[in-house]
Amino acid sequence: MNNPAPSSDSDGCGIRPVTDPCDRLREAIVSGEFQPNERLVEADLSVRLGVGRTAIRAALAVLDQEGLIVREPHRGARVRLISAREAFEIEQVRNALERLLARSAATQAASGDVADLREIVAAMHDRLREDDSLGYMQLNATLHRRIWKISDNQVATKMLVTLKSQSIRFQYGTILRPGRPEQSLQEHEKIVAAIAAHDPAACDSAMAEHLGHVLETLQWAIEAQERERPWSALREPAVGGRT
Amino acid sequence: MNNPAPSSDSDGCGIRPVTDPCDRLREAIVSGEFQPNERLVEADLSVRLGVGRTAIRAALAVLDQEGLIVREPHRGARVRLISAREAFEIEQVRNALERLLARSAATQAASGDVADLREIVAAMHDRLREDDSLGYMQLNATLHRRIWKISDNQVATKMLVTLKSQSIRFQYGTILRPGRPEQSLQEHEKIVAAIAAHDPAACDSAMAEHLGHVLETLQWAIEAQERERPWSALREPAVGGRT
DNA sequence: AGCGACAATGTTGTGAACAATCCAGCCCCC
DNA sequence: GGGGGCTGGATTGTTCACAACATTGTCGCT
Repeated sequence: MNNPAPSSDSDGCGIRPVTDPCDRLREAIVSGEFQPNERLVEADLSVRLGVGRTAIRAALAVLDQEGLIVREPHRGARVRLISAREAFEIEQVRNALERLLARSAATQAASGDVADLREIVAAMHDRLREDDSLGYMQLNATLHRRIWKISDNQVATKMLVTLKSQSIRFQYGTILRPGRPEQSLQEHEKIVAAIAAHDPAACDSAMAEHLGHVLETLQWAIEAQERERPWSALREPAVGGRT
Repeated sequence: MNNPAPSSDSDGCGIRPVTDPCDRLREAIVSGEFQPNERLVEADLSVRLGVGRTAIRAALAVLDQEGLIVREPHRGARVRLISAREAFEIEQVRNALERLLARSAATQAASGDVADLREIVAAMHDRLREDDSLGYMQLNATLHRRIWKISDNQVATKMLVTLKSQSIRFQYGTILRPGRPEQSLQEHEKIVAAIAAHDPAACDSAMAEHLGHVLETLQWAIEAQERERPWSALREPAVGGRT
């Protein structure tokens, strides 16, 4: 019907084409627009996104499958709070899958692929020199995604995308560790070199080393967070949308 | 209590469908009750399962996320045909995840866990002696699931369950290779021994060797299938529900 | 005052009706 | 005879209203 409800797009975004409400909800969750454990009432989301409750319901089903929210039978949906333990599990799985893809990438990379990777690494150098941590993180993600694309394993790639969206909240802290970005960049260079040399074993070990350090850094970040707010694990926000 | 739903179970099935229609549909798909590429008409499924179309629609959304079916915008859902190439991708991912879990299992196994594993292996011996291939396959799956449970990584385990349901159609051929079951059993014994010895590295390599052979066998099975029916890749069944 | 039953409220789950869309067959015109 | 447009049936997408369920606040009883 007359979907352009006058108040629906009041939150700043202009003439967005009718994107999937599922994507919009996912974006809102991973960007932290909803607090962990916050209730997601279907009717509220319906008016907020300007779509029917059915679409919201379908989107919630997808997000539930992806592990971003939990749905209890007659009690609605809440954004899922990823525990530190689960973050470790996710990182371990990511570790295993990225190693697999790194091996495949090493065997399948074309010359153009290697050129792209080197370009990204060069850009990471620049970001690091300018102390642009956010830009560095983005390029980091770009580099990994580019490797995924080279490996050309769609099943694993899709899983990694899903995992990433789940653990995004923990990823932010890992860049804050002193000296970590420099070390990270060297590890990435090593990975790219192994891909350029078409050496799967070296690429595997390089990626393993890199992600092992990421795992350590993740643990450091979690411990730092717990040290700062030791009560956070006990707090049950329940920041219900009631205004 | 006896809620007034007089017309809902009119199709004579005395057993109330207490199970989730999503699970029933999944079961029907992985068990081969629906042909690949067969259209899944919502209304038909609705009467077949005795639930409303809304529930069917939700179930299809989940199954779509799991990759068991594909849904095109206004053209309905069909059971997804897994290509040989995708079966390889799935097997590679399974390989990576099972190795991860094998390592974890080696470090975390309690004595009771090891006893269970040895019991399963002994039962596999029996099935093999009796030429009970089906029973052997089931115990094979049981053994792997038991290892998953020991490793206690719920994220990876859930992924493996999903992958298994996707590639089940290809798993059947792998047992037919001559001499394969005997070799498989030895590999499993090696894995269990490594878990009992709490040796993650040995467990990793044993699982890698095992799954490498599984991958080879899968390739052999696919080639045999293609040799037998070289047209199967071209055939577009389209076994539409139109009676 | 403490506690259990009970109604009030809000939210999800479900089924039916309606609109939008696609597909196949058919007809008309060239 | 062949191709383009059209119409009818079938199927999906969406909305709506209502029932089922959980939570919460209230009232009466001990």
